[in-house]
Amino acid sequence: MRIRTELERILSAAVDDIWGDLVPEDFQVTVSGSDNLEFGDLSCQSPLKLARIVHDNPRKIASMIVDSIKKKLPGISGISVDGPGFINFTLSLPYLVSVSGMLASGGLKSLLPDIGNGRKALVEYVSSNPTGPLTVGHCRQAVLGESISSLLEATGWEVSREYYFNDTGRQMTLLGMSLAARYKAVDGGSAEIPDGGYHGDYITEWAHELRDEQGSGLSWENSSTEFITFARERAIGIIKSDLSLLNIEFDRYFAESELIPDAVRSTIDKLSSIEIDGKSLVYPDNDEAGKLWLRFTSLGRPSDRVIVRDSGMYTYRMPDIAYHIDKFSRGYDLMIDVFGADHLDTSKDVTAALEILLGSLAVSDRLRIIIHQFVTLVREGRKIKMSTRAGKFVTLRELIRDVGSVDVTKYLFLTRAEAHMDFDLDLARKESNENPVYYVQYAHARISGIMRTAKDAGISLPEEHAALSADLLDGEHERELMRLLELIPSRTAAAAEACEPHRLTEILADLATGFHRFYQYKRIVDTENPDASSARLMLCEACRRSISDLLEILGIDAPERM
RNA sequence: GCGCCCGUAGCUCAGCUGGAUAGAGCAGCGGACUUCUAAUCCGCAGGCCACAGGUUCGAAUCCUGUCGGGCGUACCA
Repeated sequence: MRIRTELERILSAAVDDIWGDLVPEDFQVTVSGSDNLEFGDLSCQSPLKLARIVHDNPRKIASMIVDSIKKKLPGISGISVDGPGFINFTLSLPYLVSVSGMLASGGLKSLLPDIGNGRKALVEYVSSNPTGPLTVGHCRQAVLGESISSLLEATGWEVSREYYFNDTGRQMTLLGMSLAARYKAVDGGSAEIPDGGYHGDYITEWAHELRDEQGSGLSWENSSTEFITFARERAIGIIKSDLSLLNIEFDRYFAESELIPDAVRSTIDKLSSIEIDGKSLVYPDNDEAGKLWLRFTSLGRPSDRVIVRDSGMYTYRMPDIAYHIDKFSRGYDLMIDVFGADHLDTSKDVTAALEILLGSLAVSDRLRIIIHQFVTLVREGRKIKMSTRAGKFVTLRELIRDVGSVDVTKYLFLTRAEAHMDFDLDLARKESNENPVYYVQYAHARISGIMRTAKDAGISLPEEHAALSADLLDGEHERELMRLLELIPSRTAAAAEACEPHRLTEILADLATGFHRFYQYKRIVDTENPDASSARLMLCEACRRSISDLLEILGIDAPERM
């Protein structure tokens, strides 16, 4: 990791020396890992970009830069100018060995940059309202949010995980009414579930439980709060137990009803006091008294929205804005919202309102919204339409049962957030058996086995990797593996900064392939050559720890035996 | 209609934020177990990166348009 920034610094100084003011201040010299071994380990493509700026041949530029570097570069054993004007670097064997040694002894975290540096981050995800069990759609969000949280933690952030839910709106009323209807039916009464109400079987189960606890004396007319509260608590209980299947625990469940009583009111007041082009941001409805609109069009949004209905109830945008104000007031340096694609419009409105209230810089610096696309479920070759209200949906619980493994379920859902995902339930089980996650876990189990064998043979890891002679690891297979290991920290850090945990699955697959190949070609434990065995064991341990550290970030088990 | 996202191997997906011959896994074909776990390894085959233009030394990646698909366009959250 450090070697890249060091090289960038040295190259950048060279560019300054040669061209000086010709090159703009903000020009960045970049060094990245090469795709192909024949181009060295690290590569700099800046000469190609410089060509346009200083109007010269890129190859010549590259050569000029290389020639100007007199000092021997640390950790580098070779520099060349290749292709149209790339500068390629070869990492030295001692450097590679030392990186592997650090991974083996200190694990991945010892080499990850401290990006957060103890700063506080809040990640909000799932945030499904308590109206029933979590569905397949929430699964994607849960996996995404949780792994982003862990990734931030791994790079030095102090992370809080938060689940926000609305428990005061019309949906909760409908849920309570639906429960009341089912409750009435328990004793043979006629039950009409209201329009837009909930039809899931779980409501019927709750009705029986409520009947057992409270007898039959309740009715919607005399105890609506009772029904709503009961349903709310049951729903939250189900959600928490669904999340625990994925080993997810939130630091806080934040209910809308917990917002300080006048938080929403005072946010409206603040918005009302703002005028843009002589017009107040909040304005009353022409026809219906008490109804208020927010002039989102003045904030660059496509249309104005109702924020308070004539009944006096807020529409969902309003508490969301107040909730975010609350988050900002709690002093987080970074706030991440993970939402489904259906929230795109709302979240843009919320952001626009926050920018006018808190300043656009404060918002863009600290708030990051990650929108993931939906999961399309396929069964028997056909797409399944889901509806929580109608009680037609595949739950998270069913999904995990169908797939047959929590680890596989997580792995399957770790894909690029902005891409749509087709999930074929019929293939799930089959894919489960051949899932790449086992390939990675097997590498870990295999190495664990080698460790056991080594222990029995009396061979142990080198005491001090710095003292290890690099010559013991000068084979091409060793080098290939160490090169892969060297790339892990920077790849992981890049995934963290992009908030793209799915990239870790790629790193893991590369690492597992690298190890399996190495294993194929090299006998690790060889009692005839204890020193070389010990050195190779160090490489295995570097792989093992890297795999288990990466899997841990993804919340996936790293088994010692399979 | 308008806004956002997606379209890469038969299937599921990567492609490091413009670079050097487009990558995995599964499925297909052919090889490798007296040796630390064959849930593995090696090889073959498979692609006009939806389509058409543009930007430049250079495009799967950026821009415009077209065609497909998803989501939104609620006084539901």
